[in-house]
Amino acid sequence: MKTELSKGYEPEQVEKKWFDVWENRGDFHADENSPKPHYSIVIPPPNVTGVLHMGHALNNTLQDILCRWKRMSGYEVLWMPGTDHAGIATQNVVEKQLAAENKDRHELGREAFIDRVWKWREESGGQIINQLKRLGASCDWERERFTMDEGLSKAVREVFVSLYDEGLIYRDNRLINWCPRCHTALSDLEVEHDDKRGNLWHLRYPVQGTDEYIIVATTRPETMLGDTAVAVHPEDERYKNLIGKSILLPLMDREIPIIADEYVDMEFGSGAVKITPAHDFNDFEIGKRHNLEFINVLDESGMINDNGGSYAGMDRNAARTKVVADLKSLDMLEKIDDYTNAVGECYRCRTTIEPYMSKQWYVAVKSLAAEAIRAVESGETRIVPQQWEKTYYEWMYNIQDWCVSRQIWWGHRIPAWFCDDCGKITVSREDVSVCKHCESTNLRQETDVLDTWFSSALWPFSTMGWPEQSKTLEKFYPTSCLVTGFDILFFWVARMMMMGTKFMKNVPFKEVYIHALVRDAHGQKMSKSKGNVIDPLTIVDEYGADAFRYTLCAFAAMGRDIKLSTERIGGYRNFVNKLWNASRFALMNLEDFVPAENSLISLPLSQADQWILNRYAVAAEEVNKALADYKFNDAASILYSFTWHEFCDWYIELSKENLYGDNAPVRKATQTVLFTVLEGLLRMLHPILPFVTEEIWHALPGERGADSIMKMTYPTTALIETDENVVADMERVMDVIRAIRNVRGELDVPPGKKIKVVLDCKSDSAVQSIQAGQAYIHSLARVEDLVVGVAVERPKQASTQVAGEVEVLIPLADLINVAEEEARLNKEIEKVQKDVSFFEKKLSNEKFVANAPPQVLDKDRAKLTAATEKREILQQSLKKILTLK
RNA sequence: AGGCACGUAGCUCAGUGGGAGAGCACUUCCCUGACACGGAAGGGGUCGGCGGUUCAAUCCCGCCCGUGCCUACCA
Repeated sequence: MKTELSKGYEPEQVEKKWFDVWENRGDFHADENSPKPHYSIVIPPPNVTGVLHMGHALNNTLQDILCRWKRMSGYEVLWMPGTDHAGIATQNVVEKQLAAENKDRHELGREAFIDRVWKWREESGGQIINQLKRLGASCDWERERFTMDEGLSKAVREVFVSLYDEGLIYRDNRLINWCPRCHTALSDLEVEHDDKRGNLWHLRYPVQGTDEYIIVATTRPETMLGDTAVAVHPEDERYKNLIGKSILLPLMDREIPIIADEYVDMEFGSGAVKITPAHDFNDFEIGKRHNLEFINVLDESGMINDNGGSYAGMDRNAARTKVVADLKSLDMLEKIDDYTNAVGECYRCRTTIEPYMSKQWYVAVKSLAAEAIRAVESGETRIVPQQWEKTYYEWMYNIQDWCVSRQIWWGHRIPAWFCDDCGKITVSREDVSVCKHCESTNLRQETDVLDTWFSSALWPFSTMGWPEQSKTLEKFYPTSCLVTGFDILFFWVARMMMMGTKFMKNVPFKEVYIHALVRDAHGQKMSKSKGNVIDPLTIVDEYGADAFRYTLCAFAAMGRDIKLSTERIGGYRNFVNKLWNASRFALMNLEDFVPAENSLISLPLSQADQWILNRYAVAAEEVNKALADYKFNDAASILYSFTWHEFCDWYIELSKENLYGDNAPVRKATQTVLFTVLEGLLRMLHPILPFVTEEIWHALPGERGADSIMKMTYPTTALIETDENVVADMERVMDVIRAIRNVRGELDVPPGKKIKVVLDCKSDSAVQSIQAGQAYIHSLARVEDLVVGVAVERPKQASTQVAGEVEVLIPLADLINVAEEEARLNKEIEKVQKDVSFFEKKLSNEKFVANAPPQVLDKDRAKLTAATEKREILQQSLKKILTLK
């Protein structure tokens, strides 16, 4: 199909058209039987509940750039897509729907509820997948997976049972993080700490048998209902005599001991601490050390239970208020201070977490972590940027056992059965109805499900068919690269490393590229509550997917934050439009052109042709290097400046001379170069700008057939060897053009006015290079009368500019204002004088001359000479000008 | 409390052991036959502060100030 380019680029239809073509034709499909080397990436599976946000846009754009680049570089590329069932998040969504119908999940019952979640998923889940497609994501969509798929669920069971059989999964009754709203345990990672302004309540606890008080401080006064001791430091002189005595716990009238424990900090507060072993992680440890009673005063919803005496049935917050009020009326409230401390919140619903005693399933991760550490230390997996390795190690070394059970319904149900007769547990890959210990049939399956991140941890191999030994695994595992944000380094990356090394005996990915997080233009995290969320699809609508992708690519290297501003996106929209129009220019001048193989050979290539071919080769080499090093921003800027500042600003302008001239072979040569460079440039840009490049590619002359540009090869090197001298000549001519333009600009010579220019050269070689390019000087600098030579006759009065070995003289007759020329010269002289002084000083430093490498010395000496000469010329010119006044 | 970053032009940020860069914004001129989402020419920075290493430091090292983030059980 052949397309014609409209006057301005219109992304909407172009994007829709090409994505459909690509997808329907199977252009993204990865063939596991391909003989080509493999390149594979698994997508960080977005939550089924998710809608596309900036983080996804960045993450997937970078992956797509890599995949398209590798695909064009001769690899068989698999980009594995899919979504995550997102246990708690998804359950919350459906529970909210139920709430709107005045129902709750318990009314429905487990099975009906799960059916409902599945139904929700069918109808409105996973919309994010279509949103990713609008960005151009070239995933192998035929392979789309879901963490609750049959296959992935099988993998989950296999892993769970294997770990259990090995003793690496166990059950224990401990203090865990409990979300009273989600009614489930959470792992330590799922608790987010946020500094909250609150109070520190100082309570008076009466010492039994005396009229003394011990003052204890707490941020959670309601927990005093479960106090079972007061602890002081063993060396604390203030309290030494009280150790072993007891307290009559106010409100509860319970006698609790005063104990000594080194955990207590004598400096803090009163130096005495109330101990609530069932509701505080520190107190839990102390409780175990001192054999204290563990009194749980909360229920699953965060209400005070029957252990809370008269407070039973109250919400924890109401109980706090009441406890404080009651203590005050008993004169047992010493004082209330303002206090800020970190409060743990549920990462899904923001409810304050309660430490809560309960029996949960754990993964013993020490041995898994050791292997995951080793894999990075050995270099089997490389983390980029490397600074993140330290963070990774730090966490792995201090890792705690992973609480994997959740008391929700949506997720992988733990494959464990409790026997009501012998009390033992049967864990099995297949559902069981008979206890394997006593053969009783009185079995109940565990109602808990697994942490969502348990199945995510298997993603790199479960999506490829494991535990079957699939061809996909054989071809594409380990994956080549994982692209992700640092916010899920522990949640996900670390756990995939543990599970991959454990079950595949091989790392899940060779490289991990960690990118920044996207924030708003002011550096604020985007959030609905702040109202500063920029919707990626709105951006795509307004600026086009390509411009948006280019922006993300150009921003990718920034430290931890990307401050996204719409102005920048607008800038890249302009860039896309520039490319579009440059292509239009080329096409207008290629109407009579037929591309041929090896067409550059034996053509009369002009100075400009050789120059752009040389620049093309440099850009091609550099962009490959940048992408190989994950320097996306470098790749973007290399291509930006090549496209705009070299190809458009210079080559296209220079080419007009040759295209419009009457020299047919030269015109043909220029057409060939224009075509070849543009065609290669489009291939270079395609990974970042897939849509616009595909559209233009199909408008190029020659037979494009049904093939996509993404099936072409990525440029890596020169199209043809160029003559360095000719390239240097072109640069010299360009310097002269710049010098003339500088004079014109500074002296306000009207753009339309043609001028006379004398170029007094220092050498014959300079003369030759300029003569070869004098037509360019005529057209680009608007010169009508050009004199070039060594020691040529100079105009009596002229504006003078120096471009390397060439003195650029513009007769004053053509100029408007002598005073302006004087000002311009003074400015130039001042500039060059700075250079002269700088190098004189440097070169007069004996130590520098003695120690610096010869190349540096030579370079600096040459610069001093050039600067000195330029200064002399300009000063003489200034003198002449002054005589005119 | 520990760890990790960051502090470069008005703004947002790249960058390197050898004379400071980009985009946007700004100034002047131009609707020149691809493009005003454009063209040409300019202005603007003691590269956070103080020391040290070096012939040479914006870059390496130390301290300080400021700003973010992550991890952590101080009631």
